[in-house]
Order: sequence, then C-alpha cells, then structure tokens
Amino acid sequence: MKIGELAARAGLNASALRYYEKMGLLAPPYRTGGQRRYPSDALDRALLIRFAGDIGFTLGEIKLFLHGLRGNTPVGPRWKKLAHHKIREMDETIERSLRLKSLLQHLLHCHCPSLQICVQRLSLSPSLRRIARRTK
Amino acid sequence: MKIGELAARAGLNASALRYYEKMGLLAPPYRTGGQRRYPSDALDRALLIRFAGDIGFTLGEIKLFLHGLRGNTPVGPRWKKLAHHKIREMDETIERSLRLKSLLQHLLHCHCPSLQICVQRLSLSPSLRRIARRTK
DNA sequence: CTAGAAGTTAAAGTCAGCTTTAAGTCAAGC
DNA sequence: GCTTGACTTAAAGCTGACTTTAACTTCTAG
Repeated sequence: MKIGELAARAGLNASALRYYEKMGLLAPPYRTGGQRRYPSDALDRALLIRFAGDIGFTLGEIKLFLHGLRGNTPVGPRWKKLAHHKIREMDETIERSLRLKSLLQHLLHCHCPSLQICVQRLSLSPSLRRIARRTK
Repeated sequence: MKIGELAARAGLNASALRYYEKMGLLAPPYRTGGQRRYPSDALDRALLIRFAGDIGFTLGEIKLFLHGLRGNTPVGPRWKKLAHHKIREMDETIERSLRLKSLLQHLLHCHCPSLQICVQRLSLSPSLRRIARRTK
C-alpha cells in the first residue's frame, strides 16, 4: 500500500502519516525506490492512532501506550491507567464547563447595572476565582 | 499606577498587558518619561479582560464586546449574543466529553481480545465515528 | 550620585499537531 | 518515451495567547 492509499483509508493526510513516523508513532515501512510501501496491518495502526487522537489523547500519550502494545497484546495496565487518567480529565472538563455555563447564565440574567460591576462582584468570591483560574 | 503594579493587582504579567494594548483591548495610557501610568479604572478593565479570558472567550471576542461597552454601559445585546454562543459551546463540550467518557469506560470494561480489534469494531459504527471526528 | 530594580521596544520563541512550500524524484498509463 | 500524478525531503508556516530575549532607558532608594 502506498502512503496515499493508506492515508485515504485511515482518513488522514499523507503528511500526517509522515509526521507520525517522524514522531515515532508509526514504524518506518519498507521502501521501493524511496517510496513507502505499507503492509496491510499498518492500516490498523493508523486507525488506532487516529482514533486515540480523536478521543483526546496527545501524540505523546499515544506513543507511550503504543509502546505498551506489542502486536495484538490485549488491553494492558498501562493503557488502563491512561484511560483512567483521561476519564478524570473528562470529568474535570465537564465540571468546569457546567460551572462556567451557569456563570454565563447568571451574567445574562443578573441585575447588575454593568458588566464591570457584575464581574467585580463575582471576582470577589474566592471560589469563583478558583474556578475561573483553572479554566486556562 | 505603573504597569508592574497593575499587573500584580490584576493577576497578569506586564507583558500580557502590553500585549492587550497592542491587540486593542486596553487603551494606551498616559506616559511619564516613556513609561505607562494607568488610571485606577484600568484595573477594572484588566480584571474584566482576564475574567473573560478565563471563562473561555478569545481575545477577539473580548475585543468585540468591549467595543460594545462604553464606560459603564449596562449589559447589551452584543454581549448577550456572545454569551449565548459560549453557552452553546459549553453544551457541546459537555456532551462530547460525556460521550468520550463513556467510550473510554467501554474500552476499559469490554471483552475485546485486543485494543486494535476493539477500536476496529468501534470504528465501524458511523455514529461513533461522527462523535470522534467532532472531537478535533 | 549611583546601583539596581523596573520600565521600554521589536522581534523571535513557545506549545501541538499538523500543513504548506519548494525543489526535486519516481511510477504508471498511453 | 513521455506526461502527469503521486511521491520524497527539509524547513517554514499556521493558530492563539502570550513569554522571552536583547539591548536599552528611566526611576528610586540610600
């Protein structure tokens, strides 16, 4: 399989595949006249990488846990740890988003005479300040 | 007030204040011997900018709605539109995070013989693929 | 008066995850 | 054999929100 075909089948750009290879996520394949020729299981790899990226893993994390996998090794402890970590991250994101949403709703419906005054009042609350700060 | 004091009081770096000024979010203050001297209400402005940034507005959005405010103008329609937009964004974030969380939990507890096979199965589901894709 | 803390600028650097560009090489169909 | 489309590389560019750097000036305390 040439890189273009692999890219099309994995839903990625060829440049992304080359980038993954450079970053150590994708094994360097055989070459024919300088061009990459991938074995069919490279598609699984590429799909796995895309999938993991899609669900919010960084390339560093993906690399980390791909190294934990060898061939068709079943789901292992390294992966589970990462998954738990990501689940916690999701929880934090959800909680933060909920709080900020209600904050925005307050701002929409409150009776402060101006945004600046409203924000000043909100800023005085240490708990709110903490929420805001973590949002970064 | 010198820039360092304003920065300290607003919880920002001086470089960020200069950046905001360059980006048109903060009015250029008077200068004494080339150095910026801020009036005390600049603190409100800076806090407002920080607060808005903290709750997820981009600088572009902040600039947009700061231009809608003049002095202590009450909360206006421009701001409300932006707030509604942001609330929708929060809702999307929350929904996506919830789905990805349950996806991760499935991956943790499913009985697929390997991650690759599990992901292959998941990837076959168009609805899941859509979820994943929107995550970018 | 002088040391040194704090201010000034423009321009470059940072982070991630790629894409784009430039300049060239290779392969496949006619 | 020739065209054209797909491939190759290294390096630069992109986004956003700043920070850092370098070289310099100004303010302030003692």
